[in-house]
Amino acid sequence: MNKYNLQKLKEALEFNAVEVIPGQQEILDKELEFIIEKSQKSGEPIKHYIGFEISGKIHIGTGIMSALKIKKLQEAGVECNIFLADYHTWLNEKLDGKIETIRSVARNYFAPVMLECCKVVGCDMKKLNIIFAEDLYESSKNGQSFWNYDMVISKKLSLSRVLKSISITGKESGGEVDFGTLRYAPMQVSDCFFMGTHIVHAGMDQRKVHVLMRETAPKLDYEFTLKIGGKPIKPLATHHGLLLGMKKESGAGGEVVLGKMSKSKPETCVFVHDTPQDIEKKIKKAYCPLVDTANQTTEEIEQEQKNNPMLNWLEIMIFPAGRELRVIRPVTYGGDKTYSNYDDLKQDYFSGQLHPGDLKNAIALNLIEWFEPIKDYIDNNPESLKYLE
RNA sequence: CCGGAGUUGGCCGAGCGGUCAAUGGCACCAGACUGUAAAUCUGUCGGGCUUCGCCCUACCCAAGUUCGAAUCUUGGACUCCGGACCA
Repeated sequence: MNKYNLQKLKEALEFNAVEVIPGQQEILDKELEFIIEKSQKSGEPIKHYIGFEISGKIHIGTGIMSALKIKKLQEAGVECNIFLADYHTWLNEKLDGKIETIRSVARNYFAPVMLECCKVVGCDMKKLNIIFAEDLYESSKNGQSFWNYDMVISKKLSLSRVLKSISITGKESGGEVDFGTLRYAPMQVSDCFFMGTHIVHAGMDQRKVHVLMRETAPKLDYEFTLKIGGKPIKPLATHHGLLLGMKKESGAGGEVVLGKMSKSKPETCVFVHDTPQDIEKKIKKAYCPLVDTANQTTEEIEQEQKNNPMLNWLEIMIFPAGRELRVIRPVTYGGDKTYSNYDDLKQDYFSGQLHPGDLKNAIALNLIEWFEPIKDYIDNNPESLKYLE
């Protein structure tokens, strides 16, 4: 009998309600309860997957944020799968554009490093699976190949719906798109149904495709559609939050705007295997304004809070991961102090009790300690970075 | 298929035969200022030097015209944009 923690599962799926089908919490709750019931009755596990393109070095927004979500889902009782999408990567012409290179990086870098990320956040490694697209696409399901699924599913997708969802590939919709790129979204939908995953997971930027998956499910014949315990269902979606980048970008009206982390701009993000020196250096340069409670309105302060990458990381990554933040500073600045939740920290930060400089040092130290095993892995396997430098 | 436009340094973008290693903007890097960062100011900003100067490699690729080409000619590659065809 599979055991599930409904509350944890609901928490883990909260973005589904907010972003994918807003305002329909009851429907989602019903779907979720139905899935749990059928799973328990049939013994078939609820399966999750998160797909990654093998496009470059893994930053904390990818590695840690998705690992935290995986941990939560595992704790709720879900079977989690990491899917390495080499074909999708190939379509997007990442790395040197060669499928052999992409596959090599997937096996020698991406898979082991993602596993290290999951390990440092405390996932149950025995229950975590890695699925390589090259293996998956060679396999068959009930006598049907992946490409059979893809064909059947593509027939159910309209060109305009596919076009709408291509922003996820990193290309701007509206510009010229080659036909191959249009294959991307249909393949993602096929991935979901072919693997038979009931919970699909990605960064929030991919929710359009998740909607596409949900829309497609009822259109498919029983043989191909998503089922649990023999009953057809729509996949549920979940998204991890996006971490703010560390550098200010000039916004339209001159206001402070911070982009999300982007591996194409190394100065905006910390890679999970950065050296301690790199982490210190990057964090030292992060945007982090001193709060002036005397001269700023509450609204302005709230705005700054939203635009502060350091606070953002603490709020959605460091504290939710169950980590404490040790601030080490001279007595003249207040002496050492340890925070175990975001509210306490926020309180001190916005009342001026905690200086940005001290906060940064604490975060840098925290991350360095946290990611040490990942760094060790890279140090012991330097060849894994081949093709990525 | 026919016709037009374009390809410049990390990016955008000037230059249209010598004075161009190539204006300008952005980014990056260094320094000043702040107990962090940001903002602001200064310098740097293809590479190497024996650094008031010199050398090398550079303006999509190849060949050519010139004393001399990023700038002209020819061919090639790629990108964009029109039009035609639609029995």
